[in-house]
Amino acid sequence: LLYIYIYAIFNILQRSFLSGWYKKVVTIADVAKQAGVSQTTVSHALSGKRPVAPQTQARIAQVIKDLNFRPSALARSLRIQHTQTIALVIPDITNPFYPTMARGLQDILIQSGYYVFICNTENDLKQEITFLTEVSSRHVDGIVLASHYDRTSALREFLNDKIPIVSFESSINLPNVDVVNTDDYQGVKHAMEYLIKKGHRRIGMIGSSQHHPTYAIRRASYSDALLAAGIPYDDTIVVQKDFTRVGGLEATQYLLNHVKDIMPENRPTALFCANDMVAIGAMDAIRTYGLSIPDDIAVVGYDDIEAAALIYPSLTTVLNPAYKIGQTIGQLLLERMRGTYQGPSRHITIPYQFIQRDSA
Amino acid sequence: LLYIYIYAIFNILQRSFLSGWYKKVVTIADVAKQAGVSQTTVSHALSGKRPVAPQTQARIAQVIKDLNFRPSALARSLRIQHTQTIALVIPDITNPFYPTMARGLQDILIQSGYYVFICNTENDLKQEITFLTEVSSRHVDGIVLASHYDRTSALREFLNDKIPIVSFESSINLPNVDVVNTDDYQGVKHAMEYLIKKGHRRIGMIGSSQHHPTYAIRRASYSDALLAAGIPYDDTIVVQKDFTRVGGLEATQYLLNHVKDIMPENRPTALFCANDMVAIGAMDAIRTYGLSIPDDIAVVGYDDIEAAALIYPSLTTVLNPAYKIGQTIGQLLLERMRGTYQGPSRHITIPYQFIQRDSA
DNA sequence: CTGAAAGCGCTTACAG
DNA sequence: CTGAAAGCGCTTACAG
Repeated sequence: LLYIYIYAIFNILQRSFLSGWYKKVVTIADVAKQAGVSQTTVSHALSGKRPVAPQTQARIAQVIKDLNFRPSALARSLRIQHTQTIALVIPDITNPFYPTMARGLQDILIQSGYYVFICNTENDLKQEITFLTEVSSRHVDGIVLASHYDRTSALREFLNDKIPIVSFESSINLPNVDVVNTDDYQGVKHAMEYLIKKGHRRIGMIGSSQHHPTYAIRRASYSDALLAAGIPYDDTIVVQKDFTRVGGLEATQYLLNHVKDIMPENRPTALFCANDMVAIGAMDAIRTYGLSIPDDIAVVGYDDIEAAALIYPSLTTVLNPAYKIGQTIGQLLLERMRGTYQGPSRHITIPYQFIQRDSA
Repeated sequence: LLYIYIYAIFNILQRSFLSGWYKKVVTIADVAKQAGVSQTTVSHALSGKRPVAPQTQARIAQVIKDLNFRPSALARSLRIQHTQTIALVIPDITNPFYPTMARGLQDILIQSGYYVFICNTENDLKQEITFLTEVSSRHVDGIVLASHYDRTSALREFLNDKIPIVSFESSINLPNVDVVNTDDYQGVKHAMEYLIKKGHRRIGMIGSSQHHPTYAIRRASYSDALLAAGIPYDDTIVVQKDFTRVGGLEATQYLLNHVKDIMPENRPTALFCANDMVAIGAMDAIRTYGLSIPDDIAVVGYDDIEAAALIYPSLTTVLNPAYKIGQTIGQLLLERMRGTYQGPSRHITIPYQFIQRDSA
């Protein structure tokens, strides 16, 4: 009786074993045998690279359907040494900029028959490296890399493999990698000149990082714009916390408090914020003090996230055209993959767009 | 002289040819030869699956570095028949829900050494099918599919390949695919009961689609909640346009105008909106009429997009916990990939979360 | 119009 | 502790 149980269990195990992982996958050899032709012919029937007799063709088609044969792209790629596949590695899929850029990239690459697979590194250097090596060992035909890190040295290794890379927003300087950059410096300059032309002389900055490359540039442009207008730089009105809404809130509260204690008449009449989330936090803080936007304090942000148009008052900001950037990257990559372009590294910078709304 | 030019050009071509695509890739055989051992040993040195003499180990390591050898995951996968890779196919990477879900999925899968590659179908059935077959022909170990289409029939084919699939928000009913669903019906019910408890009797609905599956459910729940409270359904105050901000604006304007002409006293005191973007548009429209939110008209949305907390007044809404959903999916997939679970299809529904803010 | 066979770059039973 | 060889599932010169 016990044996019956054991036998039953064995049966179940065997069944799930057979119908499960180890079910024999049907190969081109199987359909060849079944159709009574050679693998060669099946392969050509599939690819159309060589004429195949109509009846043979039909027979093969039938067998393929009967057996539910699905060719292995893996095996094919190993043989032909390319995959029609490109990897997009991004630091934060949750930041709306990257999805939009991804669409731009994909929309141009898909026309040429490339699949783009998106790899999200969560801003983690280790994950980035893992993805990079994983993906290149899987023989993607191209990589686009958007990274917060300086990947020059890591990338140097990949260059040996001659897989085309284009990099976004980086300081990479390697012979075979194209890089497309955003024009943050000019974008900030534009915003600052706008403020200055409106008569503002006391312009604070919220979120002025020295460390994060992007924000360092924005900050530099901020100071330069002040300088160019003959306005002295005053570090009592530039303060930085996290690049988030509450970071913006806290930084602005700190600024306003500080200035109130020292010399209330010196309150800034405008705030340039390192990004939109920070700007939204700054607006929260300003309201806290019963001040009005833009009359008491004007606010400008950076990035033009979706919420920028939705909040009240709507936020004056500067936009990096993510979709356009994606398209440009795709174009560059395509030229390198096709060998259409084989020259030295190209550096392209995409123009920003100033978006005037109600907050300044 | 001409010949010299030609020769030069030939040289350049040859150089870029050699150093370019067709540069010989270094294989395990190359390092074996160079190190004076067999491929077998190199392979084991790499994998650690068999003891290797320390000196041999060291020699191999050196050669690997010298030759800059990078093993081909492609070849490896072909041999071992799995890839440690899973594909997440989503309809719209630009909709913040999916990136968040992707993170949840990735965070749990990465611990088990799986890479997740994200495929964005742009809501296009053809692209979805292409990705699905491409990815399965590349032997991913698992697929998670979030689709707006009914993929039952297409999926039936994949089942033969026994690759584990878990599907999100679908009506798929196939023996081996798990599906996790959102609880929109209960979520809407909760929101409606909240409104009713607050004393609202005239509750309109903006964005009440019969066609889109998601919105049909939300609408059904809306009517049922009315019914349950003994409030008659009045189709003069349910109107639908696009599921966008301007759609919400237009629909609400239409409703308000219409009601004003016919019987002004019958203006709704609350609006349930099919999603947050529609709700934001509705709020625009309400302001247009000089009405206040929530005092004249309360507004509730659905989804809890980022902007919901940022706008003024902040939006009362219902959240689908995208991150949690991603994690749950990852868990189910993992169990199936490991064979830990081999039973019939599991159907899990993730609880919503009601988020009370200022608009209602 | 069709086939036999080599090879893409690995892993792994088998043998020592 | 180490090797020779088969095989994963394709494609493609070569030959007819």
